[in-house]
Amino acid sequence: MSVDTSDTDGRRAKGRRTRAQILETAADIASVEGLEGLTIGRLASELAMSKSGLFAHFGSKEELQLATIGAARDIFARNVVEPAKEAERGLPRLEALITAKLSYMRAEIFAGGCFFETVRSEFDSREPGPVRDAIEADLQDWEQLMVRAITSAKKAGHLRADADAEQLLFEIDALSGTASQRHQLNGDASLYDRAEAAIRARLRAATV
Amino acid sequence: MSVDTSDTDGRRAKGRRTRAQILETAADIASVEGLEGLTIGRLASELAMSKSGLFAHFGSKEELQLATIGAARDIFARNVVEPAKEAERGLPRLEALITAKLSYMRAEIFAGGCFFETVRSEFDSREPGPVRDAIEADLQDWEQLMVRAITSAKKAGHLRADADAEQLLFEIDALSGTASQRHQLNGDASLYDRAEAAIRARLRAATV
DNA sequence: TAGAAGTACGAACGATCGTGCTTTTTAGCA
DNA sequence: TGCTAAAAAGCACGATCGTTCGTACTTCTA
Repeated sequence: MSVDTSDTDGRRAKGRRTRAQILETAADIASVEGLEGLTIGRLASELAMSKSGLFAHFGSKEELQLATIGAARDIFARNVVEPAKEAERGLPRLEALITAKLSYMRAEIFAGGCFFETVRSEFDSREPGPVRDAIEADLQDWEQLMVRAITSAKKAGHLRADADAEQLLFEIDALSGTASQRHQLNGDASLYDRAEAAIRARLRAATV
Repeated sequence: MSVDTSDTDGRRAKGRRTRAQILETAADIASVEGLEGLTIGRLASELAMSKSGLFAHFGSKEELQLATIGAARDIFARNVVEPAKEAERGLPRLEALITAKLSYMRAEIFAGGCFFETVRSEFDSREPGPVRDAIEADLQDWEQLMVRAITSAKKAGHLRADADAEQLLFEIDALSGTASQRHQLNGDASLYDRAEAAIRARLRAATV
């Protein structure tokens, strides 16, 4: 569960710093080009260091990809999940999660929109393996978080008892995810307003 | 507009046949791996012919990509647009377009789900050029078709006069497109039911 | 302060990419 | 049944990919 890079075995301050710096840039590139388009040569020249020197930090491309996913996960948690935790349980927290994610997308914390939107569509039809598993695990964590928020809102009487949590989640993520994707394609930021309006109307219809 | 391959200059029957055969396989591969993942070597070995022999049909990778898009467009038109044209103008035709697209996705006419869903997410953050332009043009043709159907349904009194056509289109495409994408990721075909239910509810809310 | 371990570099590898150039095979018409 | 042009193959190229190896430089510790 906790992805923490606890292997503090052989690592010095300098190494940890450059490693973190590499992953920050890697997440940005991968949010645009995907985790396969994230090339070691490109990443190295972006950071003005040698391919081999960068490579030594990870030992394989797959390890770099996994570490990048972990770094992106941390950024997502810091910008979306944690701020929303301050809202009260039930509908307020659900709405906080939704607006936090939308403003995180609007702010383009990652260069290519939402990191996980990019890698999700990249791996939807690709070969299985540890990288795909890691992506799916993170996506499922988000879905679980959202389903719990919806269920909590139902129990609190904020949402209708017969509301289908999975269905609601699907619609919310479809609308916000598509807005982010299309915004990358044509630069039209008003799509976030469309997504927000649709989600708001959908939530109103599910309110008691 | 019409993509027809009218350059019948120097071309023999055999050449046209293999070319069509190449493009059929190419569209299938690209629907899974994307238009960059569509590699000439991979395509050649899939068809049991030489790289250079295949390459000669197009002269460049870009030309192959553009031809593949054209072939995919034809398949989409044959399976979605044309069947829906038999429905009456207004709401029936709009609903016919929606169900035709959903069943085209469900049937997995392309190996990787909807070809245009795949290439859209591939080129959302990628470099501009003729290939990206061709994709955008086809996507806009679809959107125009849908907006016209919605507007027609409004004029016929089937949908509320104050319904926002662009907003409605965004929501419909977001829901169906996401269903197709996620189905590729986890194999869950029930997502199409979720999309259909959401779209149906949304249309009901916009009905007079 | 000497030595060990972490950090970074340059060069080179096999593989694969798109793309030319040349040659051989094949199809269709006289 | 030949002749010709199209179709397909063969071969080789430069570039880039991930990866390995040997080697310097730096940082911390005994």
